[in-house]
Amino acid sequence: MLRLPVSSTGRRGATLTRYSYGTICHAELAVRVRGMIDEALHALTGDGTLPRAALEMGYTVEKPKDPAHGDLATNIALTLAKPCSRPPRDIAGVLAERLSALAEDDDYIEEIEIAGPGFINFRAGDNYLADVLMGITRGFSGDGWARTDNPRKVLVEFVSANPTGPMLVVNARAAALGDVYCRLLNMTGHWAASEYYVNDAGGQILTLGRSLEARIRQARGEEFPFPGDGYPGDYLVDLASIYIEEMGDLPSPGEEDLWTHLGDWAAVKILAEQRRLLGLYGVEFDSWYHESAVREGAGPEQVIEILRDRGYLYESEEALWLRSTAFGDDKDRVLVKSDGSYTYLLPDLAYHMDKFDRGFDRLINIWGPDHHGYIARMRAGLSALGYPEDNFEVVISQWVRLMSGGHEVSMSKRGGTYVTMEELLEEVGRDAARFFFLMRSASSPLDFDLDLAKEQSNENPVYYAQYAHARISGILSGAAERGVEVPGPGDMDRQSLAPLGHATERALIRRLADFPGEIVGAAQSLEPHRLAAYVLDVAAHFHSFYTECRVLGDDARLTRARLHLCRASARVIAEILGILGVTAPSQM
RNA sequence: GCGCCUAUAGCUCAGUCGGAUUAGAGCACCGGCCUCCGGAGCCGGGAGCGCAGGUUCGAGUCCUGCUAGGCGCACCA
Repeated sequence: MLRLPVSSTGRRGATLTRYSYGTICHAELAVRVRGMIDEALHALTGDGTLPRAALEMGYTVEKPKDPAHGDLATNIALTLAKPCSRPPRDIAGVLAERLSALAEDDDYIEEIEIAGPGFINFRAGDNYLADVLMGITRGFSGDGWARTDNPRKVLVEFVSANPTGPMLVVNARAAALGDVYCRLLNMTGHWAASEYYVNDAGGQILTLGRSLEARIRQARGEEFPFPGDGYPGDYLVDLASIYIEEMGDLPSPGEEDLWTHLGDWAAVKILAEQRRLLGLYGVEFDSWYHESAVREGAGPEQVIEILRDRGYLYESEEALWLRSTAFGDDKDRVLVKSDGSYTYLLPDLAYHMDKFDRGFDRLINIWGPDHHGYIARMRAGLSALGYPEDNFEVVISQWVRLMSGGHEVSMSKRGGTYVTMEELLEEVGRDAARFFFLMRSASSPLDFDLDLAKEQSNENPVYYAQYAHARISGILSGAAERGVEVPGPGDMDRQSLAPLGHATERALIRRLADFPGEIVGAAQSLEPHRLAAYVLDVAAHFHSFYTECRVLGDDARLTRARLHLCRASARVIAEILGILGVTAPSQM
């Protein structure tokens, strides 16, 4: 019963942050339309046509679900109906008239219409479609495709698996998520760093040491009982023989020292292995922060000092308590146990305070579902320390069940009762593993279909997306073989792209126009699964286009335009897959 | 018992800030499409918002209650 954690309390950040885009796209078009609407509103309230209250109403500008409703639509007339005491369509008529006048000067908006209960629809023309394509092929991912006007310094902490055993499938899910969060935030103008918190202190290290001692003694043929609360996995048997090989005999001093020594030694080995595996998975952390360093530093004492000054500490039954109930926690929490040692919470608070002290103003932690009960006390503790609670976010990465043949896979090849991350990677490979994890929202428990992930066929979503990219590569090299020049990013203009008029071509371009906006949407909501869905949809649009339209044909102008469309499509697919950490092969 | 999460098609899941007489994919099932650039592809076909109320111009989306499942409720980490 392998269950692995993934996600979510997410969905904060409903801020009014604005983004500027590196290229003309759907989101940029929406910014322009919003500007036109605001201008129209000011004019109409200025001359008394509409009451001043109209300026206060919120409204949306978004892409309609039905393409027949144009490229963008606004509900402004509907929201104004009540404050203006006029029917929505009536208001829409007044607005649309003014907007149409403004659109005369706009290069892109070609048509404005009133529809349904009072929506105002905007349709963009050929200039827009051509500029979208040119913008995509000319853009540089290094510059980012979008930039926030409110950059934050973000620390994303994830995986942070205990160094007491191999990483499991849940850790792979968290690793994929955190890695993508950082990339998304950095791509949209924030400054994000990844960090791994190494829990290399506390009782678990002693337990690890005791477990290793038993394995070492057993390896030497002694009758030695394995501790009841020890770590039973085979990996410690392996580590025992490595220990004997590297270190020779066990040291002889007091038992406490022995266990600490063995525990530390094993933790270092296990940590190195975790790091190696994460590297294979394509996840590199910017920093590794050790709990032992936190405990050795002044942080925990400072936390106590600050909390005492602020009046949130009290002693009871010889323990030191945090009055976390003052900040919405269910019950107060012990910080220092009656035996004088720290609970996990105290150094953890010190650690998070240190994150803020290092200059980060937004902390994102990815935790497993078994830790969700810990969120309230952590948040309460940080509030008690005086930090705004909104700057601390926890994404719960929900459980993963590995499925094969319609059944849950629970037995490891190595005989344990879990499946390790390493086994998963050996089984399905990095691309499939990452894509499958990122395909679903972090907050929903995942049934990971091993059979499907291994399948090298059209049924496998990751292959579907990659195939589109490889197919385009094939077309481009095919062009070269036939002596057809593939136009470069700057070689095309509105005129030369005019031949693109087929329904599948226009649908594909419009979907490509969503590109930078999709990145921003995923970054703001911390929902990479939107990008997985998007890249699959772009691939689908490309395949449709490909089936309907021959790229390398007799008409040289049309061929050039379509080759350009191919390039733009490949670019978008590669960019999105790149964000997800999945390769975009040129052949497969 | 208290708290949090989840409930959408036979299965696995999307559904953005509450929007448009038809709620979307994929898998599975059925039927079409290769003289031609990669058929790992394309086109077409059925069925669904757990239950009951409420809010409103408008609800899968928000509120209340109920039902079912998951997780959490340590002087563990």
